[in-house]
Amino acid sequence: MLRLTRPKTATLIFSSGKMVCTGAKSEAEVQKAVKSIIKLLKAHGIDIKNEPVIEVQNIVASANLKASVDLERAAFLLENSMYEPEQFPGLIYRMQDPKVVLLIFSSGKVVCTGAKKEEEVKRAVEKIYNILKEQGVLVEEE
Amino acid sequence: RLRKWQVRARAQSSMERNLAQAVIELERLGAQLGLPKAVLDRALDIYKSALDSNLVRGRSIESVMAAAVYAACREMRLPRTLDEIALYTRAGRKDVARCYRLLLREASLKVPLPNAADFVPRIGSLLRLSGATIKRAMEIIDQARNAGLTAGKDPAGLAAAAIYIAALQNGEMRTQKEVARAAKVTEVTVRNRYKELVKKLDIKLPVSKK
DNA sequence: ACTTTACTTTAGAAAGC
DNA sequence: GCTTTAAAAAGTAAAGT
Repeated sequence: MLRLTRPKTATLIFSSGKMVCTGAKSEAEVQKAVKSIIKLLKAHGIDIKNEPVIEVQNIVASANLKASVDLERAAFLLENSMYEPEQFPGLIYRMQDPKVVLLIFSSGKVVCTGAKKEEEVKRAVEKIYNILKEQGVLVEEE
Repeated sequence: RLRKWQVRARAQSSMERNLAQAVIELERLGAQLGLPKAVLDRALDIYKSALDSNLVRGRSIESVMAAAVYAACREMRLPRTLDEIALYTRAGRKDVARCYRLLLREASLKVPLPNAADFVPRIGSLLRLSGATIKRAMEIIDQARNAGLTAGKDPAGLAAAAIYIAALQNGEMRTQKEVARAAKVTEVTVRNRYKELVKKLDIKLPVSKK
């Protein structure tokens, strides 16, 4: 299990040849990182013949709803949610459709994680925005 | 048929053994935390339902019981922070928190949201404050809630700041350090909450120093 | 008091314990 | 189940000026 950093990524390399690359901001960055790691390994006498198969496993994204959220009411109205301000300031919402988890803050900022496609992130963020709006827990400002 | 009976008996006795040890654990926790019997009874009920949902399998009786006690305290609006309870258990607060989340999800337990006002009486009595000051602190918390200043904030920190302000206004001044210690939060948190409350609720303070 | 660093929460994969 | 890796959010904490 080794660890390298290059285009701002960290990669775990296993003896099976499989790797886990984290920290990249785009799929293109992952490609670059993997290629440079392979180059590095070859330079150290480790031969890699096959081309790498890259799969995106998780996307972490942040969004801004541009409106504050009444977390207390949201926690009461949303079924798959958990809000424990004593332990974490955000409301944790488990969405089933795009199967993602959203961390919703009173500031209106949101973190979306668990998605494998960018499109799922967009869909999830638009969806909670509408859900929160319909529940009347969004306080539009600005 | 005899086999079936034996299986059932075995399962029942292991459950009884588990429950017996859980009760010992509950009594120990209850004594150390100074909890009333009603809370302990409720905690035992929660533990029993957790046992029935097989969620105690694979984890320590200690952490599940600690989580049940925490849930019972919240249900009965008797403030005890998770860290406080975890202090008396061998398992760390991370484990207790995990068991608590398990109770919420798997045992479909519904626990009311923590309210900062629930922490006021205990902090107030620790600081020997008057009933009037305690009432005033609760009013401040109500105002803060209506102004939307409580979202995401630690209830204990808010309660501490409200008490600090109320005490100042009623001439029963306590230092931020004293209030912080009683509320089990840091001075910095009391200061941050206090500043925000004074500014956003435009609370006027008597002869202030700074 | 201010700043910096760090920890809380979420998801996912890898291989081994 | 646990471990390791990264990143964001906002709150709290601790340590160093």
